[in-house]
Amino acid sequence: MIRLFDSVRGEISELQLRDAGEVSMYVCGPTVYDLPHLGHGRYTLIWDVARRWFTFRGLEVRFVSNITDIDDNIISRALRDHTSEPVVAATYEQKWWEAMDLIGVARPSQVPRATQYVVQMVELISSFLDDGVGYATSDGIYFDVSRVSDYGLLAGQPLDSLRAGARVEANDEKRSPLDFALWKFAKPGEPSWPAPFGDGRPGWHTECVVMSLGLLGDGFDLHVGGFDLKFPHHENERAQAVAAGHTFARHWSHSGWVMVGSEKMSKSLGNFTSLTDLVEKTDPRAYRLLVLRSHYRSPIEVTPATIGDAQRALGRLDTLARRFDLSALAGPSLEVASEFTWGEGGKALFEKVGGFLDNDLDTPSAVAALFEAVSGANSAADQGDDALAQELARAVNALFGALGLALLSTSHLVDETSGTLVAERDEARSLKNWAEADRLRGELVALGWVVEDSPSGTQIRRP
RNA sequence: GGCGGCGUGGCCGAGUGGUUAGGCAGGGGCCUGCAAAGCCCCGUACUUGGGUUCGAAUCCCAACGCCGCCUCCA
Repeated sequence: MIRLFDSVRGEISELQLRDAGEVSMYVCGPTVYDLPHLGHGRYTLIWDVARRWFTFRGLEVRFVSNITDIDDNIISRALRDHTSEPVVAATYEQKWWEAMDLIGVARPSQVPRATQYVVQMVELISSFLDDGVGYATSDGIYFDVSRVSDYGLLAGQPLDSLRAGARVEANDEKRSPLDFALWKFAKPGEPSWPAPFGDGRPGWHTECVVMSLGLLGDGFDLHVGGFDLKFPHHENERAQAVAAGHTFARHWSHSGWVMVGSEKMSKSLGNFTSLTDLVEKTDPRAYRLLVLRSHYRSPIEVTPATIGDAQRALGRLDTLARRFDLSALAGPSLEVASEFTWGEGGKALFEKVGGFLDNDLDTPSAVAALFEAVSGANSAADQGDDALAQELARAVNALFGALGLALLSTSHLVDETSGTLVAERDEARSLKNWAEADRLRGELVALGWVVEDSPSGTQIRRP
């Protein structure tokens, strides 16, 4: 049984699946007009972890995440860069996938692009116009939120209280400030699609509802995204689904943001660090570990200090991988628990960690338990209990793999010069010529190696 | 103004009323020729003020500070 915080109920509740053994989830993807930043990195990592865990648990996961390849931001970016919208979208979509690959986020099962669903969007909007739920203004077609009785469900407050606080918008043709654009009429030079109610382009909220329902169907299991999408984006998606007579997501969940100092990282504040920049400077796995060590609904701060902390903690895991010669798990492919042979100690760890993860994706507790098991494995090995040590180490490796974190035991390629120095040092040590041994160690360190003695002699690796 | 969240040891970060979270950094020890790695031990934290309770970081009330959503936003 998997439990997850539900944003509508406001409490942790059991994930009631539409079809037994199968999870259908939709993650609002990026609008591709700029490089992905740490905030994008965080939500993609979190939902990647959730997906991997569900899969590891033996569930069949249909994971749909869209690409918004037409919207106002893309249009202004194309203008700024003196190029076309399709070029902007293609360029930054590629950057997106490059970043996802670097941080080890598995590709979605399906990736719908908004421009491929315009026909269905036009149909939906037409039906809204027929029903009077949609209405035209001089610049587009809008959705009348008052027509959905429980509008405000995601916001957690009723329509009138939202309206009271709503800021005034420029467009006074709207019946309510909360009404949102289903369709924007094309201005000269803007990309547009034909529609009986006037050529133009779809609104963001309409894109997502059409793609999620179109691919996953009525009453799909789980709709997720960052907290800031809860309202109005998700509210408006749902409003359209309900108005069109569909059952929408059974469960909603939202992830916390990345903080910069005491502010939320966001495009509009301009205080973002690109994901590409981060992973160029540090091991991308450190970011995943940092994300795993805090709860997905809490804000996190990504600073040189916190990322360095994670980097060193990661070092401890890689040391385990070296000591036990573990081969890296986790990659583009997803792991399944039933394919492992756990052993008694490993099985106990799996159950403990699984208990945490099944309970609202409690990765901090899971990671803590895994680090305890790292000590357990090392300790067992120090005391000569190799069987237990191996079992624990393998289980740790498998479970981190299940969370998408690959432990690396890579013995870096040793060049001839360094190899000779190692051999000479071992020779010197066997002759108890400590001065010479230390001198040779110094040379290796100068070449950038970390030098460690082991029962089988000098071991070198890159830091 | 409405709604929601947060305030934990040097730092990060979990904590479901009572027993060690975990990591990083630091100190001591074991091991080691010396190191490194590993193992063991250590700091004894919970914004403030009340209250409930045999007992509260954990529940209630208040205060202070901080953040988010209500507008494009992951």
